[in-house]
Amino acid sequence: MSTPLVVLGPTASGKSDVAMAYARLHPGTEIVAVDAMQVYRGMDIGTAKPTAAEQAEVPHHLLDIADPAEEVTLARFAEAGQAALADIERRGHTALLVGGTGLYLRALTDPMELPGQWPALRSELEARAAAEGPAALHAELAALDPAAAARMEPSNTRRVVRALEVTLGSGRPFSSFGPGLDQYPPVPFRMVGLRWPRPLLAQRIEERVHRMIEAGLVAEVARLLAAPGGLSRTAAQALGYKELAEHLAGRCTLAEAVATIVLRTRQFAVRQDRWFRRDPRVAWVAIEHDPVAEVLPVLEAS
RNA sequence: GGUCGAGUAGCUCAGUCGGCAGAGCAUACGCCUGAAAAGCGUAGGGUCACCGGAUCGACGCCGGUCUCGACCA
Repeated sequence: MSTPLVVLGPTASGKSDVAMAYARLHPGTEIVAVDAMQVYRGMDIGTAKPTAAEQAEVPHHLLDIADPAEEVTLARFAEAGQAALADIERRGHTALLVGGTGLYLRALTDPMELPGQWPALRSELEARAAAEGPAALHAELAALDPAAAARMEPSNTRRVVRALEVTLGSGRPFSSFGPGLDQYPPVPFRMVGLRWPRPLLAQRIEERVHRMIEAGLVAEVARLLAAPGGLSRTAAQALGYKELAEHLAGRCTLAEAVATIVLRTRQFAVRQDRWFRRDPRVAWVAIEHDPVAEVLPVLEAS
């Protein structure tokens, strides 16, 4: 057993390849996929999920833990993730987290106290937000929990509704459940981040999207949509799936859908990068050509 | 060759009667503890195709030039 490792970076940065290469060199390594979309069974091509062969060679966790008709949330993911980490530690093995979903990764490296849900209260608040506007709810939150109100934009309906839901539902201020995401205490993880020049990463993304289409992504999406239950609210947000569903419904051409996937995936990669780069605990590797060759030495310098 | 239309931000386009140049998207930057591949905010960006004219003042009016498109020959 040794210090758990984290390889993080934007989509298409090569972090999965790095993880596989490391695991091959270090028996006893188990990979934990920290990815909000690879959790769904059958969403394989579009999420660039590790192949069956890769999964047979190195143990993987948190893949295929849910049906695409189910909603996976932060709490459910965090619970499964903490269990996986505990298992790996019990076996005396080394966990290697491969992270693309910033908030989910955070819930594993910096365990959070998650407040709970009050669905009835929430739908009431959502109705009020629609009727009165989110600013009114934000003002109410500011009166009850000024710290939480200061952390979010008044126009961000989802976050304001959630904070009020928790504050009213639990009887405790939303902000009392944690210090906020801008606190980065020391944690027992070694984190290495992959950083690409944006134009290069954009090119990799475009190439990968086209490869996914050639590999049969359209058929994969059609199959998932036809299954009983289809795609849940959360699964339906997956890049590639969302746009191809539009195409399959006849609302745009395949070429338009592909162009949108490329654009949104690029924007997503930037958002991931902006999220991760705030974390001062991450050791960054500026990639030039070959992620595996350039990141492995950094990962091994422990 | 002729007629008509178009030319304004990286892209698609608004711009009223001549009075400080606009939107959406893109881009950059930032926020967000149960939707996070989601949600939200801020900012930068202009030779108004070009040349000349009338006017206190032109993206707008007048004359000419160029480019693109449609139609006619």
